[in-house]
Amino acid sequence: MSEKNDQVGQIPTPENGKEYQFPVGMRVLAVDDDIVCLQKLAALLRQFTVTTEATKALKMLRENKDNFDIVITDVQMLEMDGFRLLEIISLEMDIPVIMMSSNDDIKTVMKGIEHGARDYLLKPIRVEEIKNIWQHVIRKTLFDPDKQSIPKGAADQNPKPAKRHGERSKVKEAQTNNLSDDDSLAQKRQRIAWTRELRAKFCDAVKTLGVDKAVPKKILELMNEPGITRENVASHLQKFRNAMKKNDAITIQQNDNGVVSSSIGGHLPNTTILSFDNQGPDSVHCLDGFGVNGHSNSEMIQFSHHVQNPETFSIVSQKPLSLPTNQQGILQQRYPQAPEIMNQMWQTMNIPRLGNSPSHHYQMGNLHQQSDFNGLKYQTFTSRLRMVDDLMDMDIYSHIPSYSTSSEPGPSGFPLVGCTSNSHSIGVFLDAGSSPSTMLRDASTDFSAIAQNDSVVRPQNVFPGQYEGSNNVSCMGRGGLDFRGQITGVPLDMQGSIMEEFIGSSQMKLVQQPPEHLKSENNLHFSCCSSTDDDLNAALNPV
DNA sequence: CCCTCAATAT
DNA sequence: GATATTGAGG
Repeated sequence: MSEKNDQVGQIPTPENGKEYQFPVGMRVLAVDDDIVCLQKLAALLRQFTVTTEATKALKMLRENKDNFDIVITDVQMLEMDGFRLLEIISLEMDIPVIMMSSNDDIKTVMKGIEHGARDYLLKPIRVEEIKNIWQHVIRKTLFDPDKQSIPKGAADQNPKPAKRHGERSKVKEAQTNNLSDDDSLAQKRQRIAWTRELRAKFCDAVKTLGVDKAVPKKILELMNEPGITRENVASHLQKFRNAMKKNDAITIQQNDNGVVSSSIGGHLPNTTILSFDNQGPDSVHCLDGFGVNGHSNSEMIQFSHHVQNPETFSIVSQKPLSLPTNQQGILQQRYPQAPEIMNQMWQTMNIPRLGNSPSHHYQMGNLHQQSDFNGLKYQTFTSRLRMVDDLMDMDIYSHIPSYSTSSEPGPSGFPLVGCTSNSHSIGVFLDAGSSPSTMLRDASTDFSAIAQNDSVVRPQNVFPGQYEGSNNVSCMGRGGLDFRGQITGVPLDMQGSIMEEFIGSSQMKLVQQPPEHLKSENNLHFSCCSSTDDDLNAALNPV
């Protein structure tokens, strides 16, 4: 991008617009939460600083107000709108502020001018709009050498009411209708933005109060955030509850072959873990009863799919769905220690629980397309962690000891835990969004053991989990706990030995790299595993 | 006064 | 379209 303008330009460039260059040496701070606008604007400037957040802008200004000659800010921004920014700037420092907006509503423009904007530029900003703003800087140094107090008369000839806030901007002109909207800055409540920090505070407050005891006023107290009203909290709480309700009302649907279609709602007293496979009687595994007493209320779902279409399901149900009792037996045999391990994991991670709600459901959902690679059937799912994101992106992850390695966390701040899995656990990957991802544990030895148990010889050059007569499903997902401490989307079907890896240390560590034969021979790309189809496809498909 | 829910506004 | 704000009703 930046080419052809590293010239020296003097202040004015009075020629034919073509050669225009923004005055060198004029330091502009541009604020716009629309990154595109910001880029466009920046293209017209020379020495500039940009930010999408008014608060950041403010911070920069406060840290060194001499770093900038002029501020250009958008009017409409989320966390703090341009007027507010303008107000604060004119209150605290003496830097000309120019507003820009695509809104040419006269009242809005007036509002800007009234509160001290030196100019009001209409988007889209072009050279024509921007080329002369230097005048404001010059004017300031001419008339306003150090202090302030532009002679009142000056205000006439030029839009420049640069108002010290002390006088409350009672300059009224267009006061034909001095409704609620004049004094706007003082009166109209600022639309607050629920930043990540605020959400975290909110969430903490709800936690400590207990999810059912949390009411706006108390939350507000606990949050101890000046500038936030009870109404704000109430609103947020409303959203919070809606999200929760939505989360608890789970739909089971399958859009093909009319297999399952039901819809169930409500909280559940205990836990169900389900994994799926598409072949054989051994295909469904449920772990249930992680609640206090093991399994008072079994919830099981048989999920058999022979479809090639995306489907959505969840494993939360009120009533047992079909699962032959003999398979329950198998389940118990296979994972006898699972509930205990889960509990240990819970404790190790030191998850604060909300109220007295027991740990209940474990869920995953959104099965995606079933795919096939070299005979290895795999399927991705989007775990219900997405629902956590829906819940105001609440930072449930912060309660989990960082078990990321050195790499960056995933988009939610939580390292992605990927799990290739089948009815026998194969491996657990820790992916932090970088490549190569690390394999927590190579479970191929587990596989061997299992294969022996199953009297299956695993040929060479096959994937773990793939062996004659049983191409197993692989899936990847993210795991974590939601804000209530419920486990969501943890890699399914993990065998005890692997779970122990989780709980063995609060800090998950790289155990070893993927075995070479997996890396090379099969063109497996371990570089990417997340919960999306694309990522999994990237991981499993040869280039 | 405070909480919720639903309508309305942004 | 999401979500923040406003307002009515309990």
